[in-house]
Amino acid sequence: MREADLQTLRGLQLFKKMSARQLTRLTQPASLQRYPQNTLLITEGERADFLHVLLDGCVELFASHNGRQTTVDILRPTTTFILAAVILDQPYLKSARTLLESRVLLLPADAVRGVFREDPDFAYATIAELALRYRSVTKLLKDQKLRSTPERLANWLLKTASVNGNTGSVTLDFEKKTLASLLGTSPENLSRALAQLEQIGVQTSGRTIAITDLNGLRDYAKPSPLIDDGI
Amino acid sequence: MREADLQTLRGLQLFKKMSARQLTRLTQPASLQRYPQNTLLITEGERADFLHVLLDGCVELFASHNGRQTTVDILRPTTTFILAAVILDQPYLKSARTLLESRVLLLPADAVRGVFREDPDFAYATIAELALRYRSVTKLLKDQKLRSTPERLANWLLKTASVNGNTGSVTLDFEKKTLASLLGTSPENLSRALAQLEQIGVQTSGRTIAITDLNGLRDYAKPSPLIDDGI
DNA sequence: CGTGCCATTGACCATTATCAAACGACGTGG
DNA sequence: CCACGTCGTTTGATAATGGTCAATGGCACG
Repeated sequence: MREADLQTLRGLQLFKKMSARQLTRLTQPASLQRYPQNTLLITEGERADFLHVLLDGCVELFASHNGRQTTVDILRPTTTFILAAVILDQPYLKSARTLLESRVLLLPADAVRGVFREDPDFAYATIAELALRYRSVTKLLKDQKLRSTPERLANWLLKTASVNGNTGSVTLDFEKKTLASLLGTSPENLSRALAQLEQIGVQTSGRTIAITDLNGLRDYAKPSPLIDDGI
Repeated sequence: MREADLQTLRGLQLFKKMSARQLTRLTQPASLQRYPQNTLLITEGERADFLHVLLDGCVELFASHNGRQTTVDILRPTTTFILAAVILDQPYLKSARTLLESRVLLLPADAVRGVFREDPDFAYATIAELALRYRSVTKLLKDQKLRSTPERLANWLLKTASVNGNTGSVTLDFEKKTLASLLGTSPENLSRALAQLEQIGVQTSGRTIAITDLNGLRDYAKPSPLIDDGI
């Protein structure tokens, strides 16, 4: 494992206070993988063998049932994923695939469970991490149940533009149908929602979406710290 | 605090392995409250001052936004609620009200945070609790995004009938509009969904819903351990 | 025996999904 | 370098689903 990746790992709240010895216990049996775009990393229902850490690229979490499929989240570096399944030693509830070429660190699940039984700091960090994620999913559920499709889109645009430094435009690095699925709608409907937002200054051209009237969009979207994170 | 209530508390995974001393540290400053039906216990957005424990009765967790309102969960004894907000010392994401006369134990948030910094067993129990809850919300989100209203209703009936001992009938002890909101639909639509399920042997009469063809209902609902807990 | 609230039903409207077709970008192979 | 095919996106038409409004019925409570 490269020194730079170790530093990246250290940058995560989850590993920040862990002793060097314990961290080695995790990383020594870990394997660093490089996956091409569109690679299935995890299949829901299977046993959780590894805690995954996304170091580079982009990963989609999705779920399938009865012929339907929906995107639950789109992950960016650096973040762990499927922590809960690893902790409980239970089947994944979500599948994962790369949306871009990605580098992923695989930490064996039993090592993770072993370490946090011995390292209280890691246990507390885990608590904070899980609590944050719990709140994030709760927010996704509220977003889904309390907003219409165009509203979800508008808020997603605000959040994404803000993460990307508020240049006033968002450029997708994955397909629109994935965004549609994340928003809980169909690709056709996403097109229509984008067309609808043109009235308030959202201009779409291919994968680039320009926000010409941020305040207008905000008025429409009505973002809330109780639903959206990181506005 | 009554001895019986202490025993009830001990019955929860969260408090099972806690030392008597630490438990006292939690329960000594706690207050036991009795609330009539339809009492607002918590308002979303407010600071989390207490970890709540539902000892008796029934509590609805709901969220509001922009004139809309939705039920997120309906709780039964014995369970804690809003653990994540307490741990992170952040605002509640959900409001809570009693649906029946209820008894609720209020554990001061700072005491909870204090105890788990000193009691590793409590920390581990918290991890397990949060991981389980995280998975539960994830399941709610999947339910919402991957199923139609009648499907959600059918699965809710299966789960509820199973919890109630599989007598083949479910009797609501709260209003149908609350169930509608939990399922993410309107009261009118719930009526129609129930009417639709009559074709597969679901007979509604007031607040009692009889399941005459369990296998037929299961065929229709297609429950999955990756979406529904406790089938 | 009213009064009020919940549940149901019907009619209507809005939203969203689905199907089909056309368009456009992109890459391959002639 | 262009023709062609593929695939994602868009657009239009249509259907299904769900929401809203209004009216009615039923039930509990005063």
